[in-house]
Parts: sequence; C-alpha cells; structure tokens
Amino acid sequence: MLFNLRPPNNPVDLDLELTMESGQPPHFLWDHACGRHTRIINGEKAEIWMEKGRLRFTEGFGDYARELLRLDDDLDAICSKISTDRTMECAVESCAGLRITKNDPWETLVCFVCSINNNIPRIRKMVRSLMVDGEVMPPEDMAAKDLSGLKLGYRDKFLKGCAEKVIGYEFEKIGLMDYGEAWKELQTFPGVGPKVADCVLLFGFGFLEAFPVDVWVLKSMKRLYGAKNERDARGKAALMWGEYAGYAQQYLFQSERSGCLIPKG
DNA sequence: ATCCAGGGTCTTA
DNA sequence: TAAGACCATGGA
Repeated sequence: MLFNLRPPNNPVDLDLELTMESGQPPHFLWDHACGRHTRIINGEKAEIWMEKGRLRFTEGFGDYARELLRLDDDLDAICSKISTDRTMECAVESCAGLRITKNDPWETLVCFVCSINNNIPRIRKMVRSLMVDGEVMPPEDMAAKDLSGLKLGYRDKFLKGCAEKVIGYEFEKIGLMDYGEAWKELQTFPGVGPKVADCVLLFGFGFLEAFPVDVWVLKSMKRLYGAKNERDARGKAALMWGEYAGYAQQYLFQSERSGCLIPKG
C-alpha cells in the first residue's frame, strides 16, 4: 500500500527520516535501521519507509500512518503561515518535509516525563527500558512494577505518580478540552510542568497551538525575538504563529540544534 | 572537574 | 510573580 501525498509525489511534503528522528516521540518509540522505521502496534509489527519518493507501510496500518504523520495537515499552507520573517523562512527551508507527529497520549506522557533535564539519546534509553513487548507498559503495570534499577534518576517517582493518576482517570478527556484548560489540567500530574504539558498536548493530543519551550527554543526566542523568559516566549509565539505555533516550534528546535538558524533579517 | 541535557518542585522574598 | 536550591545520570 502507499499514500499519494499532497501534492502527489512531492518529496518536500514529507521527510520521513527527519520527521521520525527529530526528538518527537517516534524518535524514542520506533526502531530505525536501513531507512525503515519499525515498532509493535497493538501486538503487531508495523513498518514505515519511503520508496521511490512515496510513503509505504505494512499492510493494514494505513490509517495509523496517516494519523501518526498527520498526512491531512496541509504542510505547504502551514509553512507559509509560520514563515513570518526571513529567519522562519530559512528554518522552514532547511527542514523541508518536517512534520509534527500524533502519538498515543500515555506513551507521549511517559516520553516527556523521561525528557526532564535530559538529553535525547538517554531519553530514548529510558523510554525503551519502560517498554515491554515493543510497547510502553500500560499505567497499571507501571504503577505496580519496581522502577528502581532502570536508571531513571529522580524521574521514577514522577512516572509512578503519573501512572497512578492515569488509572481510573479519563485521560482522553483532555483532548476534548480547550488548549488553556488542558494545559492547566496536565500540570496537575506529577512531573508535568509548562514544557512537558505542551509536549504532551502537541505530540499526544494534537494541539497544534502548543508551543513547548525547552532550552533550545528558549535560546532561539531570546536571540531572534527578544523574549525575556519562558513565559514571554510562549506569549510571543502565540502572537506570531497562533494556531500553528507547534509547527513553528519544531522548525525552530530542529534549526537551532543543527546550527542552521540565521540571526535575524 | 565542570557543564549540559526537549525541567519540575519546593522554598523564599 | 520571580528567583534560587535541589534533584539523578551520563556524555562532552
């Protein structure tokens, strides 16, 4: 099976490698070898790869791939809207085909609790230590299991706390709230502050207006737009990029890390 | 040895 | 509301 991307056969519409390896949940949850991305979904092996400029995936995972890669997002239109100045134009150009991914909320929460004051390679190691049979262990198992010995640092108690809170809690209801309400609600979870909440809302619940401010994005927002602090960065992002601030954030994050972000023009 | 990493919590002023 | 100590771990 394959998808015709919009516009059809336009390779700029999806850079699968970049998207899957850009510090989003798939970077932590999927295996990656020989240009193929693999993991277990609902007990079955799923595989995604590019072939002759077209997206391919294991039979039966078409709907999953479409949701994961947000193939219904009009990337051209979104990139136009966030290209508010020369700097953002360059960021968008240098990361052509980078898409926001939509992941399972619980797995996303686990990923970004592990991300606290941490680096991407070690986040991946931690998340994988919390996976059983290819999937992040469900809240019930995480609440019951002894996490000491997994080298999670002080994050083990946060993960335990989140697992216990999610049990008997309609986690999906957060996706039905408006952004502001959902942002505040998520921060009642142990280990979830403003940044982790925005990551879970963006990558787990699909709120494209969420703007996670980590050290890289904060550095960009200070240098490029004179942001004074984290809160100020969020405010400026909301004003400049509004409903697509999440996409702007991912292009900023990727560009800042790869060092291809020009000062400002 | 010191700094840093997709930060949060808690205390203090 | 804002700043600072503290938190575990491993790589640079």
